Amino acid sequence: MVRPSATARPVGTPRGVSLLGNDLNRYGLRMGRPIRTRRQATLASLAAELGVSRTTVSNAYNRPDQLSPELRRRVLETARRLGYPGPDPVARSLRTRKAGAVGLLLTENLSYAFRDPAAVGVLEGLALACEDAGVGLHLVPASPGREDVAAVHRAGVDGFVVYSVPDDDPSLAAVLERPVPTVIIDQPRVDGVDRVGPDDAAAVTELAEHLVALGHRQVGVLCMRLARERNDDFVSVQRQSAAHFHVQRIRLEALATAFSVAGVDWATVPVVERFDHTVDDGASAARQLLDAYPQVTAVICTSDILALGALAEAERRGLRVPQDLTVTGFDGISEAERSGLTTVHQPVLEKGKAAGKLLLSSAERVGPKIITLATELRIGRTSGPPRTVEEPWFGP
Amino acid sequence: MVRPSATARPVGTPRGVSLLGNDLNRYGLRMGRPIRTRRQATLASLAAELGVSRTTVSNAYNRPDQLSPELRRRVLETARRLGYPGPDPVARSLRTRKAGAVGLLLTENLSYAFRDPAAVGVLEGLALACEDAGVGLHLVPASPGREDVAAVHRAGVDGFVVYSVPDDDPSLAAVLERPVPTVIIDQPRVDGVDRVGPDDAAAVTELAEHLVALGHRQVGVLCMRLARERNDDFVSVQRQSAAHFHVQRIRLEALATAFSVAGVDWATVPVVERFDHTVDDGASAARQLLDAYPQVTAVICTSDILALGALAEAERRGLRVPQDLTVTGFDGISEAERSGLTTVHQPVLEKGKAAGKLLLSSAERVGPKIITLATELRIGRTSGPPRTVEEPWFGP
DNA sequence: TAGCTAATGGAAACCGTTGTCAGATTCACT
DNA sequence: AGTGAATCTGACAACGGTTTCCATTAGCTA
Repeated sequence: MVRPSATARPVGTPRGVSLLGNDLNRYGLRMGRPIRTRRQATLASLAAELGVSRTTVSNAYNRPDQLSPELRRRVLETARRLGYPGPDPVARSLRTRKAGAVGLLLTENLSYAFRDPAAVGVLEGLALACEDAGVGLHLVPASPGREDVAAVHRAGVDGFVVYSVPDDDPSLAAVLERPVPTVIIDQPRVDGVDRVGPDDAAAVTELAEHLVALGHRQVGVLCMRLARERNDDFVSVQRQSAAHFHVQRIRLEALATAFSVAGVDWATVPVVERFDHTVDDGASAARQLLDAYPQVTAVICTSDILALGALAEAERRGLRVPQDLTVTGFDGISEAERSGLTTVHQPVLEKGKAAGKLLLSSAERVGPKIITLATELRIGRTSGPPRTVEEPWFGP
Repeated sequence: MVRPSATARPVGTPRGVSLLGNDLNRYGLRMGRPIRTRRQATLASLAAELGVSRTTVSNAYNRPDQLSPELRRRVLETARRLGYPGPDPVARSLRTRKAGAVGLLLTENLSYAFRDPAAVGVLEGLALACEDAGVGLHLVPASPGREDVAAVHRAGVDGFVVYSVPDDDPSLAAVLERPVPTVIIDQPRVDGVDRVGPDDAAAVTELAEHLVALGHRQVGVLCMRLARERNDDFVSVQRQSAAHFHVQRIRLEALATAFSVAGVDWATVPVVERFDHTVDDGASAARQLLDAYPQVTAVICTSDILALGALAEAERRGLRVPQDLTVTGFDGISEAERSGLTTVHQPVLEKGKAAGKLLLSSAERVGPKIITLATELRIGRTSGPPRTVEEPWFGP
């Protein structure tokens, strides 16, 4: 059991009324009020109690070399006696123009942010960077639904990290208006704003080439949501290229290009979108895809979570992976690793760390900076040559 | 690509110099400075530019009903033109005495906080509660190593949630000194401070009785760290009862009581402690335990993470679970569920949510409040009767 | 003993808001 | 012309600190 220092919190009651300075006056006045609100002790009241100036009290906390050890000891001891908790952080922030915190904007529904291991990894990396620098990490509340931008305005932070939001997000716009540095992770791309992320196009291209090389021509795609409005259905080519989630758009475009090169007409490739990002949604998307396009030999997913769902659906259908169906993911989360998923691994922890460091060092930089992280194609046990049902090699 | 509203951020340059008020004067003075630091526009400079009072500008943002729509439009438009980002959040907080954020203190090494699904669940629940209330969640940097309490003092928050820290944690003491409400999740227990957590003793007792009923008398325990100093080794009874992590202590004590009742001398029961909290640590602890005490028929773990490690070690040794070895956990994380672990499930999401709600409603309450969450013993496939090596039922 | 320096503490400006309140102005309606 | 509402102003006082000079004092030297 711990000393309940919180319960018996003495309140500053000034006594010694010697040498009434301006401050003391103010404080005295305050005491004339109805007492219902017991005022906390302040630096001024502490100074008055001690008969010293506010400067001295402030120095006792922030610049111990500016006053004699003896006086400092007295100040701190009196503070303890009066229950003065030290300088008010908000007032301090106002004066110093430093909040000692970094804001994090993730419009993604919070639940999914905490449930996708990739997102948690980014969060962890960012938190580590902040911890290193001794600054706080301030999660800004901003669900996808609410148009309420006030939370962004209300956040007392020295900078923002924005993680994976659509390019038309109102909260993002609010962040960019704030006169503080900003770093965007993954998406969107905004001119003149720092960014950390992988080279999605290159990574996806490599993956596509792997599948092409295996012989896949009848492919289907499961992707995360492409806009702020829900669409749990097939996606037209037009919607693909108009996607507000830059990462998804780039990945789809890279797939389109790579398969076009291999002679596939992208317009014929089914793409299924899911608004929510869970394994179950991945499964239902796979079901929708395979119901309509049973000839598909490879399901390409733009995230591991979706891919895990696709694997589950394949199992449900009795499809052997990879003999009957190839499934690929993106992210390289540990669950994927365990199930041997073929995927593109990206260093999520590093991503968060890099973003934090970039933001915290942005004072001493001039131009915008883009950090591109390395990705790695990890070929697992879920990709193989397509089952041979179609026209044989030697033609009709 | 998004409009780069952040790049071309005009600076407030007051022009109209009509009716020099005090504010305008101050602002004018300020302009006389060397220009190296381009000043941001402020509410005052905006008012000057518009030729209206600060009150009016403030009202434009905070009380639209106090001024005509036309004037409000003009104010906001001029603000946009001048690049005024709206009232400074820190100044506003100082004035209103509301920070719009909740602090979260988890001294646990951040990496483990993000890697234990139970902790992530709590975090998610807390974040959800905050999001509902529209307040931010401020993660306070405080690694177990650093004695640096400044971060707690620097956090501009309206209250703190403390998650699972040792009772002698200096950051905790700093939190309790702050004049804001506090809610503690799980541990420690502090008189007069709100708390949210399960009834660990009851839950563990139920689990122990399950094992006793199965016939286990030769048991071993794997527990998380008991104090701030590292001890990756067996734990004396004395260290057990002196543990600074209240939850661990309670669980061990409940086990001790339950098994004593069943005729087991607790002093002979091996308990292995691990400072870090990973599956690998669980495995190494199990190895250490089983190497020294091969006669053990059940390994009781104070967390699912450790239990998963124990399962891995059992497999490595070729022990069949539960025929050769019973393993139990605590928490009820989804990984555990998937592997059929016998464990005590606790609603981690609810725990975080409850803590958030409790904190955010603490203004309208008087006394301290304790919320006890229900737990549920979930008997899985990892517990069964002990292998029969010892003396048979009918005696010698 | 005068003079210089370093140590110590204080006065006042400043950070950018919000809130209050009495009063001015305008305008529509009696 | 009088009334009342609606709208806006202006002055000030907070909010609780930090920081830049400046003044005083003490210690020491010449």
